[in-house]
Amino acid sequence: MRAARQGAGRPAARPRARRRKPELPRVDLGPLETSIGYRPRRAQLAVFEDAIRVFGEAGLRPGSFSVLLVIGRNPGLKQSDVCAALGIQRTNFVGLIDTLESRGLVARRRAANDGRSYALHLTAAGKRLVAHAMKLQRRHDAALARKLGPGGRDELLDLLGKLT
Amino acid sequence: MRAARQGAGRPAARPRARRRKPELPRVDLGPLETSIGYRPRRAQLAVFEDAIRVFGEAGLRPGSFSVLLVIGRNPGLKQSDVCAALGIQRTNFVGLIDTLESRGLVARRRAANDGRSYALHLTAAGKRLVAHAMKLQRRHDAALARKLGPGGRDELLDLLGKLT
DNA sequence: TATTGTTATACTCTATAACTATA
DNA sequence: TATAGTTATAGAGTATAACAATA
Repeated sequence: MRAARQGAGRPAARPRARRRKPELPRVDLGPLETSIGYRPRRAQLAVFEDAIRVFGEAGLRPGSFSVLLVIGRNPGLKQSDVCAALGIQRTNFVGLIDTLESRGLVARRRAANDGRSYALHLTAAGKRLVAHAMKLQRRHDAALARKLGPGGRDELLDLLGKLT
Repeated sequence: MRAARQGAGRPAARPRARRRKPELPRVDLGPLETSIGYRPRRAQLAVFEDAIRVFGEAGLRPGSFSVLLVIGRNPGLKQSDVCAALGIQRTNFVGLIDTLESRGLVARRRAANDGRSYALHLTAAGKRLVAHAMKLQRRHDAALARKLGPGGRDELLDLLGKLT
Protein backbone atom coordinates (compact mmCIF):
# COMPACT_ATOMS: atom_id res chain seq x y z
CA MET A 1 0.00 0.00 0.00
CA ARG A 2 2.60 2.45 1.11
CA ALA A 3 4.90 1.83 -1.90
CA ALA A 4 2.07 2.23 -4.38
CA ARG A 5 1.49 5.77 -3.24
CA GLN A 6 5.06 6.86 -3.72
CA GLY A 7 4.44 8.09 -7.24
CA ALA A 8 5.96 6.99 -10.55
CA GLY A 9 8.81 9.46 -10.77
CA ARG A 10 10.79 8.23 -7.82
CA PRO A 11 13.04 5.22 -7.74
CA ALA A 12 11.31 2.33 -6.00
CA ALA A 13 12.88 2.57 -2.58
CA ARG A 14 12.13 -0.02 0.02
CA PRO A 15 10.61 1.44 3.18
CA ARG A 16 13.19 3.61 4.86
CA ALA A 17 14.67 2.11 7.97
CA ARG A 18 13.12 4.67 10.29
CA ARG A 19 15.79 5.43 12.82
CA ARG A 20 15.19 3.92 16.24
CA LYS A 21 11.57 3.04 15.88
CA PRO A 22 9.70 3.36 19.21
CA GLU A 23 10.03 -0.44 19.38
CA LEU A 24 7.37 -1.17 21.97
CA PRO A 25 8.03 -4.64 23.31
CA ARG A 26 5.20 -7.16 23.25
CA VAL A 27 4.29 -7.49 26.88
CA ASP A 28 2.72 -10.65 28.24
CA LEU A 29 -0.07 -9.73 30.65
CA GLY A 30 -0.63 -13.34 31.64
CA PRO A 31 -3.89 -13.99 33.47
CA LEU A 32 -4.78 -10.31 33.27
CA GLU A 33 -5.59 -10.81 29.59
CA THR A 34 -8.70 -12.81 30.39
CA SER A 35 -9.35 -11.58 33.91
CA ILE A 36 -12.87 -10.42 34.67
CA GLY A 37 -11.32 -7.87 37.00
CA TYR A 38 -8.72 -6.36 34.71
CA ARG A 39 -9.86 -5.88 31.10
CA PRO A 40 -13.34 -4.73 32.07
CA ARG A 41 -11.71 -2.16 34.28
CA ARG A 42 -9.53 -0.83 31.49
CA ALA A 43 -12.52 -0.71 29.17
CA GLN A 44 -14.62 1.08 31.76
CA LEU A 45 -11.91 3.65 32.40
CA ALA A 46 -11.72 4.41 28.69
CA VAL A 47 -15.49 4.82 28.44
CA PHE A 48 -15.51 6.97 31.56
CA GLU A 49 -12.81 9.22 30.17
CA ASP A 50 -15.01 9.76 27.14
CA ALA A 51 -17.95 10.53 29.41
CA ILE A 52 -15.91 13.14 31.28
CA ARG A 53 -15.22 14.87 27.99
CA VAL A 54 -18.84 14.63 26.84
CA PHE A 55 -20.37 16.01 30.03
CA GLY A 56 -17.64 18.60 30.19
CA GLU A 57 -19.34 20.29 27.23
CA ALA A 58 -22.26 20.92 29.60
CA GLY A 59 -20.08 22.03 32.49
CA LEU A 60 -20.79 18.79 34.32
CA ARG A 61 -18.98 15.71 35.47
CA PRO A 62 -20.49 12.24 35.14
CA GLY A 63 -21.28 12.28 38.85
CA SER A 64 -23.00 15.64 38.90
CA PHE A 65 -24.96 14.68 35.79
CA SER A 66 -26.27 11.55 37.48
CA VAL A 67 -27.27 13.56 40.54
CA LEU A 68 -29.14 16.16 38.50
CA LEU A 69 -30.79 13.45 36.46
CA VAL A 70 -32.04 11.56 39.51
CA ILE A 71 -33.34 14.71 41.18
CA GLY A 72 -35.09 15.68 37.98
CA ARG A 73 -36.81 12.31 37.72
CA ASN A 74 -37.59 12.02 41.42
CA PRO A 75 -38.35 15.51 42.72
CA GLY A 76 -38.51 15.85 46.48
CA LEU A 77 -35.97 13.13 47.18
CA LYS A 78 -33.79 13.82 50.17
CA GLN A 79 -30.02 13.79 50.02
CA SER A 80 -29.68 10.35 51.59
CA ASP A 81 -32.03 8.88 49.02
CA VAL A 82 -29.99 10.20 46.12
CA CYS A 83 -26.84 8.91 47.80
CA ALA A 84 -28.29 5.44 48.28
CA ALA A 85 -29.53 5.29 44.71
CA LEU A 86 -26.21 6.33 43.20
CA GLY A 87 -23.81 4.72 45.65
CA ILE A 88 -22.43 8.01 46.93
CA GLN A 89 -21.62 8.53 50.60
CA ARG A 90 -23.69 11.16 52.38
CA THR A 91 -20.54 12.89 53.53
CA ASN A 92 -19.16 13.23 50.01
CA PHE A 93 -22.49 14.37 48.65
CA VAL A 94 -22.53 17.63 50.55
CA GLY A 95 -19.89 19.40 48.52
CA LEU A 96 -21.38 18.11 45.30
CA ILE A 97 -24.88 19.38 46.04
CA ASP A 98 -23.46 22.61 47.46
CA THR A 99 -21.85 23.31 44.11
CA LEU A 100 -24.98 22.47 42.15
CA GLU A 101 -27.04 24.69 44.46
CA SER A 102 -24.65 27.62 44.21
CA ARG A 103 -24.78 27.29 40.44
CA GLY A 104 -28.53 27.68 40.67
CA LEU A 105 -29.29 24.24 39.31
CA VAL A 106 -30.76 22.63 42.43
CA ALA A 107 -32.90 23.91 45.29
CA ARG A 108 -32.82 22.53 48.82
CA ARG A 109 -36.21 22.94 50.49
CA ARG A 110 -36.80 21.93 54.08
CA ALA A 111 -38.95 18.78 54.09
CA ALA A 112 -42.44 19.46 55.44
CA ASN A 113 -42.69 16.35 57.57
CA ASP A 114 -39.10 16.05 58.75
CA GLY A 115 -37.07 19.02 59.86
CA ARG A 116 -33.81 17.17 59.45
CA SER A 117 -33.90 16.56 55.74
CA TYR A 118 -34.08 18.56 52.55
CA ALA A 119 -36.37 17.93 49.62
CA LEU A 120 -34.32 18.32 46.46
CA HIS A 121 -35.68 19.92 43.31
CA LEU A 122 -34.26 21.14 40.04
CA THR A 123 -34.56 24.81 39.25
CA ALA A 124 -35.67 25.90 35.78
CA ALA A 125 -32.01 26.31 34.86
CA GLY A 126 -31.31 22.86 36.24
CA LYS A 127 -34.02 21.35 34.10
CA ARG A 128 -32.67 23.06 31.01
CA LEU A 129 -29.14 21.85 31.70
CA VAL A 130 -30.27 18.28 32.32
CA ALA A 131 -32.23 18.28 29.08
CA HIS A 132 -29.15 19.45 27.21
CA ALA A 133 -26.82 17.01 28.94
CA MET A 134 -29.22 14.16 28.23
CA LYS A 135 -28.99 14.88 24.55
CA LEU A 136 -25.20 14.66 24.74
CA GLN A 137 -25.46 11.48 26.78
CA ARG A 138 -27.87 9.86 24.34
CA ARG A 139 -25.55 10.57 21.46
CA HIS A 140 -22.53 9.22 23.31
CA ASP A 141 -24.39 6.15 24.43
CA ALA A 142 -25.73 5.47 20.95
CA ALA A 143 -22.20 5.59 19.56
CA LEU A 144 -21.08 3.03 22.10
CA ALA A 145 -24.11 0.83 21.39
CA ARG A 146 -23.23 0.90 17.71
CA LYS A 147 -19.79 -0.47 18.51
CA LEU A 148 -21.36 -3.32 20.44
CA GLY A 149 -23.51 -4.36 17.50
CA PRO A 150 -27.16 -5.42 17.52
CA GLY A 151 -28.21 -6.86 20.86
CA GLY A 152 -24.80 -6.07 22.27
CA ARG A 153 -25.99 -3.60 24.85
CA ASP A 154 -28.58 -5.96 26.28
CA GLU A 155 -26.09 -8.80 26.39
CA LEU A 156 -23.55 -6.63 28.15
CA LEU A 157 -26.01 -5.32 30.72
CA ASP A 158 -27.32 -8.82 31.30
CA LEU A 159 -23.83 -10.22 31.90
CA LEU A 160 -22.84 -7.41 34.21
CA GLY A 161 -26.10 -7.78 36.08
CA LYS A 162 -25.06 -11.32 36.93
CA LEU A 163 -21.89 -10.06 38.56
CA THR A 164 -23.72 -8.02 41.17
CA MET B 1 -42.11 -19.51 56.01
CA ARG B 2 -41.44 -17.14 58.83
CA ALA B 3 -44.72 -17.89 60.65
CA ALA B 4 -44.21 -21.63 60.37
CA ARG B 5 -41.04 -21.38 62.45
CA GLN B 6 -42.69 -19.56 65.34
CA GLY B 7 -43.45 -22.79 67.22
CA ALA B 8 -46.77 -24.25 68.34
CA GLY B 9 -46.91 -22.77 71.87
CA ARG B 10 -47.21 -19.16 70.86
CA PRO B 11 -50.34 -17.42 69.72
CA ALA B 12 -50.27 -16.94 65.97
CA ALA B 13 -49.19 -13.34 65.77
CA ARG B 14 -49.08 -11.59 62.42
CA PRO B 15 -45.66 -10.19 61.57
CA ARG B 16 -44.91 -7.37 63.97
CA ALA B 17 -45.23 -3.97 62.42
CA ARG B 18 -41.53 -3.16 62.63
CA ARG B 19 -41.41 0.43 63.76
CA ARG B 20 -40.46 2.90 61.05
CA LYS B 21 -39.18 0.53 58.43
CA PRO B 22 -36.20 2.03 56.50
CA GLU B 23 -38.66 2.69 53.71
CA LEU B 24 -36.25 3.17 50.83
CA PRO B 25 -38.08 4.94 48.02
CA ARG B 26 -37.99 3.43 44.57
CA VAL B 27 -35.76 5.75 42.63
CA ASP B 28 -36.04 6.14 38.87
CA LEU B 29 -32.56 6.26 37.35
CA GLY B 30 -33.94 7.03 33.90
CA PRO B 31 -31.45 6.56 31.06
CA LEU B 32 -28.77 5.54 33.55
CA GLU B 33 -30.51 2.18 33.90
CA THR B 34 -29.47 1.10 30.43
CA SER B 35 -26.50 3.36 29.93
CA ILE B 36 -23.31 1.72 28.73
CA GLY B 37 -21.44 4.26 30.80
CA TYR B 38 -23.26 3.90 34.09
CA ARG B 39 -24.20 0.32 35.02
CA PRO B 40 -20.94 -1.15 33.76
CA ARG B 41 -19.16 1.37 35.95
CA ARG B 42 -21.09 0.37 39.05
CA ALA B 43 -20.49 -3.30 38.29
CA GLN B 44 -16.80 -2.70 37.76
CA LEU B 45 -16.49 -0.78 41.01
CA ALA B 46 -18.09 -3.65 42.91
CA VAL B 47 -15.74 -6.18 41.32
CA PHE B 48 -12.77 -3.92 42.00
CA GLU B 49 -13.72 -3.56 45.65
CA ASP B 50 -13.69 -7.34 45.88
CA ALA B 51 -10.30 -7.41 44.21
CA ILE B 52 -8.91 -4.94 46.74
CA ARG B 53 -10.01 -7.25 49.52
CA VAL B 54 -8.63 -10.35 47.79
CA PHE B 55 -5.20 -8.89 47.05
CA GLY B 56 -5.15 -7.33 50.48
CA GLU B 57 -4.71 -10.84 51.86
CA ALA B 58 -1.34 -10.84 50.08
CA GLY B 59 -0.40 -7.33 51.18
CA LEU B 60 -0.99 -6.03 47.67
CA ARG B 61 -3.34 -3.73 45.82
CA PRO B 62 -4.72 -4.59 42.40
CA GLY B 63 -2.26 -2.15 40.84
CA SER B 64 0.83 -3.48 42.57
CA PHE B 65 -0.26 -7.03 41.77
CA SER B 66 -0.50 -6.23 38.07
CA VAL B 67 2.94 -4.62 38.15
CA LEU B 68 4.54 -7.62 39.87
CA LEU B 69 2.79 -9.98 37.51
CA VAL B 70 3.98 -8.17 34.40
CA ILE B 71 7.54 -7.94 35.66
CA GLY B 72 7.49 -11.63 36.52
CA ARG B 73 6.30 -12.59 33.06
CA ASN B 74 8.54 -10.13 31.23
CA PRO B 75 11.80 -9.92 33.17
CA GLY B 76 14.11 -7.09 32.17
CA LEU B 77 11.34 -4.73 31.13
CA LYS B 78 12.07 -1.10 31.84
CA GLN B 79 9.75 1.11 33.86
CA SER B 80 8.30 2.86 30.82
CA ASP B 81 7.43 -0.47 29.25
CA VAL B 82 5.48 -1.60 32.29
CA CYS B 83 3.74 1.76 32.38
CA ALA B 84 2.74 1.57 28.73
CA ALA B 85 1.46 -1.99 29.12
CA LEU B 86 -0.66 -1.21 32.16
CA GLY B 87 -1.74 2.33 31.37
CA ILE B 88 0.15 3.89 34.27
CA GLN B 89 1.96 7.20 33.90
CA ARG B 90 5.72 7.09 34.34
CA THR B 91 5.53 9.76 36.97
CA ASN B 92 3.06 7.85 39.10
CA PHE B 93 4.95 4.62 38.69
CA VAL B 94 7.99 5.79 40.63
CA GLY B 95 6.42 5.64 44.07
CA LEU B 96 4.79 2.32 43.31
CA ILE B 97 8.02 0.65 42.23
CA ASP B 98 9.92 2.34 45.08
CA THR B 99 7.61 0.62 47.55
CA LEU B 100 7.88 -2.75 45.86
CA GLU B 101 11.66 -2.43 45.79
CA SER B 102 11.91 -1.41 49.44
CA ARG B 103 9.78 -4.43 50.32
CA GLY B 104 12.37 -6.59 48.59
CA LEU B 105 9.99 -7.81 45.90
CA VAL B 106 11.52 -6.12 42.86
CA ALA B 107 15.09 -5.32 41.83
CA ARG B 108 16.07 -2.37 39.66
CA ARG B 109 19.22 -3.16 37.67
CA ARG B 110 20.87 -0.64 35.39
CA ALA B 111 20.21 -1.67 31.79
CA ALA B 112 23.38 -2.83 30.04
CA ASN B 113 22.72 -1.04 26.76
CA ASP B 114 21.04 2.11 28.04
CA GLY B 115 22.31 3.97 31.07
CA ARG B 116 19.05 5.83 31.47
CA SER B 117 16.76 2.92 32.18
CA TYR B 118 16.39 0.14 34.69
CA ALA B 119 15.79 -3.52 33.91
CA LEU B 120 13.15 -4.75 36.31
CA HIS B 121 13.24 -8.19 37.86
CA LEU B 122 11.40 -10.01 40.60
CA THR B 123 13.41 -11.15 43.60
CA ALA B 124 12.87 -14.63 44.99
CA ALA B 125 10.47 -13.16 47.54
CA GLY B 126 8.70 -11.32 44.74
CA LYS B 127 8.25 -14.54 42.79
CA ARG B 128 6.85 -16.29 45.83
CA LEU B 129 4.41 -13.49 46.52
CA VAL B 130 3.23 -13.36 42.92
CA ALA B 131 2.66 -17.11 42.92
CA HIS B 132 0.56 -16.78 46.05
CA ALA B 133 -1.38 -13.79 44.80
CA MET B 134 -2.07 -15.55 41.52
CA LYS B 135 -3.72 -18.38 43.39
CA LEU B 136 -5.99 -15.89 45.13
CA GLN B 137 -6.69 -14.15 41.84
CA ARG B 138 -7.53 -17.40 40.08
CA ARG B 139 -10.00 -18.31 42.79
CA HIS B 140 -11.63 -14.88 42.72
CA ASP B 141 -11.81 -14.87 38.96
CA ALA B 142 -13.26 -18.36 38.84
CA ALA B 143 -16.01 -17.32 41.24
CA LEU B 144 -16.90 -14.41 38.98
CA ALA B 145 -16.82 -16.62 35.89
CA ARG B 146 -19.23 -19.00 37.59
CA LYS B 147 -21.68 -16.14 38.06
CA LEU B 148 -21.46 -15.33 34.36
CA GLY B 149 -22.38 -18.85 33.35
CA PRO B 150 -20.85 -20.96 30.57
CA GLY B 151 -19.35 -18.84 27.83
CA GLY B 152 -20.14 -15.73 29.82
CA ARG B 153 -16.57 -14.64 30.32
CA ASP B 154 -15.71 -14.88 26.63
CA GLU B 155 -18.88 -13.03 25.68
CA LEU B 156 -18.12 -10.28 28.17
CA LEU B 157 -14.51 -9.87 27.08
CA ASP B 158 -15.58 -9.89 23.46
CA LEU B 159 -18.17 -7.17 24.01
CA LEU B 160 -15.82 -4.99 26.02
CA GLY B 161 -13.13 -5.46 23.40
CA LYS B 162 -15.46 -3.86 20.89
CA LEU B 163 -15.71 -0.74 23.03
CA THR B 164 -11.98 0.02 22.83
C1' DT C 1 16.78 16.91 20.34
C1' DA C 2 14.45 13.04 22.46
C1' DT C 3 13.96 9.67 26.10
C1' DT C 4 14.22 7.73 31.04
C1' DG C 5 13.57 8.34 35.47
C1' DT C 6 12.56 11.63 38.84
C1' DT C 7 10.54 15.43 42.03
C1' DA C 8 7.05 18.53 43.23
C1' DT C 9 2.49 19.58 43.08
C1' DA C 10 -2.46 19.66 42.56
C1' DC C 11 -6.94 17.86 41.83
C1' DT C 12 -10.54 14.32 42.13
C1' DC C 13 -12.69 10.60 44.39
C1' DT C 14 -13.33 8.06 48.27
C1' DA C 15 -13.30 6.77 53.34
C1' DT C 16 -13.79 7.57 58.61
C1' DA C 17 -14.80 9.99 62.84
C1' DA C 18 -17.33 13.18 65.14
C1' DC C 19 -20.50 16.98 65.63
C1' DT C 20 -25.72 19.32 65.47
C1' DA C 21 -30.44 19.23 65.15
C1' DT C 22 -34.10 16.89 64.70
C1' DA C 23 -36.98 12.51 65.25
C1' DT D 1 -31.50 6.08 70.56
C1' DA D 2 -31.39 6.72 65.75
C1' DT D 3 -31.35 9.49 61.52
C1' DA D 4 -30.11 13.65 58.22
C1' DG D 5 -26.98 16.69 57.20
C1' DT D 6 -22.58 18.46 58.09
C1' DT D 7 -17.41 19.33 58.96
C1' DA D 8 -12.73 18.01 59.06
C1' DT D 9 -9.45 15.09 57.51
C1' DA D 10 -6.85 11.51 55.33
C1' DG D 11 -5.83 8.36 51.71
C1' DA D 12 -5.79 6.59 47.11
C1' DG D 13 -5.39 7.51 42.15
C1' DT D 14 -4.32 10.47 38.58
C1' DA D 15 -2.67 14.78 36.02
C1' DT D 16 0.97 18.39 34.49
C1' DA D 17 5.42 20.87 34.58
C1' DA D 18 10.11 20.77 35.02
C1' DC D 19 14.66 18.88 35.89
C1' DA D 20 19.21 15.70 35.41
C1' DA D 21 21.38 12.07 33.13
C1' DT D 22 21.81 9.72 29.05
C1' DA D 23 20.94 8.67 24.14
